[in-house]
Amino acid sequence: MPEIEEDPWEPPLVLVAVDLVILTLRASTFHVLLIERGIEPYQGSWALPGGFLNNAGEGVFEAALRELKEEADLDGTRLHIEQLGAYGEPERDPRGRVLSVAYLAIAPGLPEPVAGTDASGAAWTPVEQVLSGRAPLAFDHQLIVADAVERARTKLEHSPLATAFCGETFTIAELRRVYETVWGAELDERNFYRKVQRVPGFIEPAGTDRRAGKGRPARTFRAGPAEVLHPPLTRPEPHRESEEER
Amino acid sequence: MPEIEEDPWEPPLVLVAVDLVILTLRASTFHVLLIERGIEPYQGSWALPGGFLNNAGEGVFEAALRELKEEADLDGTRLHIEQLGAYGEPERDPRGRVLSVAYLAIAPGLPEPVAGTDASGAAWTPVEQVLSGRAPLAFDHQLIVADAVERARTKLEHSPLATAFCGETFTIAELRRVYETVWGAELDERNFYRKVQRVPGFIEPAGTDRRAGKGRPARTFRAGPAEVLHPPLTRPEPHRESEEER
DNA sequence: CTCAATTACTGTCATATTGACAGTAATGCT
DNA sequence: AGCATTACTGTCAATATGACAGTAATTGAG
Repeated sequence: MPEIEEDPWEPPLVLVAVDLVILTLRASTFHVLLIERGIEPYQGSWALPGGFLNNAGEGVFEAALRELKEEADLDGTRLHIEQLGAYGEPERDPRGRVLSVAYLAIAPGLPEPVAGTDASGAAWTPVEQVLSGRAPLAFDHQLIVADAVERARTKLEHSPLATAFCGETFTIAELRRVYETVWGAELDERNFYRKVQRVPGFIEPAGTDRRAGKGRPARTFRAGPAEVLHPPLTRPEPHRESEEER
Repeated sequence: MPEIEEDPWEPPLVLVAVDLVILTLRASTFHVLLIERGIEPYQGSWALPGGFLNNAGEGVFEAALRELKEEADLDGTRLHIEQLGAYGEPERDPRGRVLSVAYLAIAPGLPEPVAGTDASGAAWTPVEQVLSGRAPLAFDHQLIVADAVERARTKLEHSPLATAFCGETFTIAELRRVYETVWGAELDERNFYRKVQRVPGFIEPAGTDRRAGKGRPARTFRAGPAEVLHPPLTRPEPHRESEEER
């Protein structure tokens, strides 16, 4: 790592931004939070919530939490958030050299259509619209969303991430709907009951709490202490091509 | 995302660096490449190879490939490399605001003790020495190595990453040693044969090639087209606490 | 209050996979 | 030829999986 001063070349200064991919389930559909840009570039386009570092003393994670609060009015302590990666292609921002650190946040389904923000508008948008390109995004944000969705789909298999889509307590049927929605696949209800309950530390009963809807009341659970799922919940393969191998 | 100009505050300019965690297997031990720093800060300390972006037009991935060539004389097209994440704590570099994008590279075991570099020295160091803290590193590089090792251990389960530790062709026994070394666990040889060969697209026979050492010649394989392992090779759990759950 | 509708849960069984364990095959060396 | 060494092939009981159907507890309509 060369030194800053005394070098024949000046190390290029770069603006560091933070972008947020906030995913949730609304009405059994996979949604991502988008902001309508009020300024150039890409004015009027939809983009991920985010912004530059506030000052030289702010860490990127702090900045992510701040943006989460500012732009989505969400509390970082009550939802799952993890770093997705850095996006640093030279031409990704027409204004100049901007490197963006993307974060993936998972929120329980909020009834509100997103509270007040300083951007022109904010909306929960179905993930499919973004992935298919029918809802074009500014910068390389479509790529970031695609990476985030892929990350979420994979982590559902090996981590208790699905519980982050639910509230404090949830029923097994609700948990199953999370898997089905995110994966876009149907799961056998009975086998799901069996597998989920076998994984040590995944979910644990939430007292005598019961939730009434229309049919039989369901037992409620909360997320357990496990950070990895052993055994994992394997995602069903879309289709099998042939029957070779062996 | 606010604009650069016209803002009441000046967005903080940040130096962007790239750090490389290059992992390999040498003599059945898990090693990471370290560089002895020739300049302040941390002069004389060991650190990950890396450096600042060359110029404003260089992408972070390009920079990673360049450093890979400069500091380790490795060709990025012949080994596995992926982004690990961004490390952007404000105080991680005493010189000022430096954000580092870390990359994880996996190289086959090289016989050479690392070719010429512009750093004072370079050495393959056992990963355990770094993780245990017996080999202290500059900056937050110990954390980065820990993350890289964890990433590698996890990806071994679900991706063909293990083949990146081998050469172009390899035997099943060699592949098993990769798993055993990285995981630090013993695997049953017979079950390993069975499971590895069942995974579609993981490995495929490399012609009539055979490799003689001391005993019976082994069949050689090369990496197959699969990018994910179905079913995965599950890592044995270190120990089982009790027999509860249900 | 009965009955249908609705949602939540509990079992069963054939098959596939896993983990634990031992023997056979092909080479180099003496 | 025989031994050491490394590579591979089988077996079997226990377990996990996938596919399927029935029972339980509630609400609401008549």
